Amino acid sequence: MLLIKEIRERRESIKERLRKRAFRDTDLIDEIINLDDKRRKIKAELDDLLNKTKTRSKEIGDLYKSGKREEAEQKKKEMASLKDEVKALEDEFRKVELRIADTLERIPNLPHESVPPGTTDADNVIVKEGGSMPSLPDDALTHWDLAAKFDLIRFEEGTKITGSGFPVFSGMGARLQRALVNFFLDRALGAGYHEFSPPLLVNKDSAFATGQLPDKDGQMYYINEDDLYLIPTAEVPLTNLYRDKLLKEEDLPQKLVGYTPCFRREAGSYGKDVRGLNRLHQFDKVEIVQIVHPEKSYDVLEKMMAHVESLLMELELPYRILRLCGGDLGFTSALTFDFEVFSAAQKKWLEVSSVSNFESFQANRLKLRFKDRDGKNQLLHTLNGSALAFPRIIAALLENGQTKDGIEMPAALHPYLGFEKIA
RNA sequence: GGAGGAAUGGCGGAGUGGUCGAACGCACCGGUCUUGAAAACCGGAGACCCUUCACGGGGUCCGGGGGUUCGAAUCCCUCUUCCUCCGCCA
Repeated sequence: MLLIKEIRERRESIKERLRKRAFRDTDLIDEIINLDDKRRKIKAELDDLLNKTKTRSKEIGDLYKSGKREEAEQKKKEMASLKDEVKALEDEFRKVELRIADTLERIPNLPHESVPPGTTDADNVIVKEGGSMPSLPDDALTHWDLAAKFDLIRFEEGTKITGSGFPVFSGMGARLQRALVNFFLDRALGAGYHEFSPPLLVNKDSAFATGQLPDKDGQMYYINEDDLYLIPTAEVPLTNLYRDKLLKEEDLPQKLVGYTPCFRREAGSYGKDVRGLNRLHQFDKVEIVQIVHPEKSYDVLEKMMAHVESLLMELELPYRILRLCGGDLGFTSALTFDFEVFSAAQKKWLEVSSVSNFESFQANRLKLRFKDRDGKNQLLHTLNGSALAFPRIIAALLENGQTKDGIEMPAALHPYLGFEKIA
């Protein structure tokens, strides 16, 4: 959430930056300022009234003490109308505040200056490519064919017991998944992250604080009976560990990692893009989160990217890194880099990680601050990244590693798998 | 699910109708002492909002919401969470 103070101070430049991310309702900025003017005016009147009632009641107390009952009774009568006025103003004040909050919540984060212009993923900018492309024969199998051939993933049975987008991993497929959990977590621990195993359901406050609500309402699975949401990413519970916290500067940075399943309704996605493991309702992911000093967040973003990149190199997958354009940026993000791997039989780039700096946008909602050297409370910066999301990694590993006599696994996974080849 | 108890500042913890933004301790900041540090001593210091160029002034906040009262951290209702006991289940 943006700060009203900044909106007031930089009205036009904020509108300009919002346009860069293809946000059309820039009128909301003017609306907020108007409402805030109104709020301040009411606040001044209200404070004045409250001040009066406070003084009066002290006077009444004093009168009683000095035995002047008559005068006290008289003053009490006068208070009645004051109280009505206070009540009316308070109602008005609350209404304006609610409208401000409502409007403010719908405004996305401001894009960082390095965010390229553009409206769709076609405008994302490739900043780096790495790894080497496998050379597969023309009759190379897609991962869903390989999955069937070696009994690694049972899509139909998942559809039967739950629905489409809920695959069942089987045999070496299940073992591969388990190996990836440990591989990714171990690498994160090696990089100094603290491991958490958080709840998979969160309440409204948590979903709001990281920005899934109100923006992604309808994309999360919702348990009506208990008013809880299934997490779309471990980002939500992990970051919310720090909701309503006041940290000390020496506690920074906080580095967290968690492995969780993720649940996404993916309402509105159909067609060939959702084939096989390409897009699922439930998938596994290891997520890294950092809570950092505001001056350090862009350095940390680079470190997190380097971490993600190192994972892809160890997995020996061809990858590329994209700087997301304004129109493709998530609601809460100031700058995001996507990592894609090439799935060689589908001949497709698949997104496997998204590393973002949210600056103070989430921290503002979380009320996550630290006491700086001057003793002032300042918002922290939050960042996160997938390290990594499993299904598309598995798709690429299967397709790219296929040979005449089985599927070769990268050496880094051998100790975790207990085998070197799927056959 | 039933019965009882509790929720106070960064943390711990007093406070049962006005003199309470709230004792005290820890942590924190400044100073004295010390070669330096620690200890000791002295002093400072909550968050948020409005207003002011500034000094300052005003308001709100004692888990959330509502109520009683001239006046609420304190009394009442309600919700949430935690603790104890009982029941149920893994």
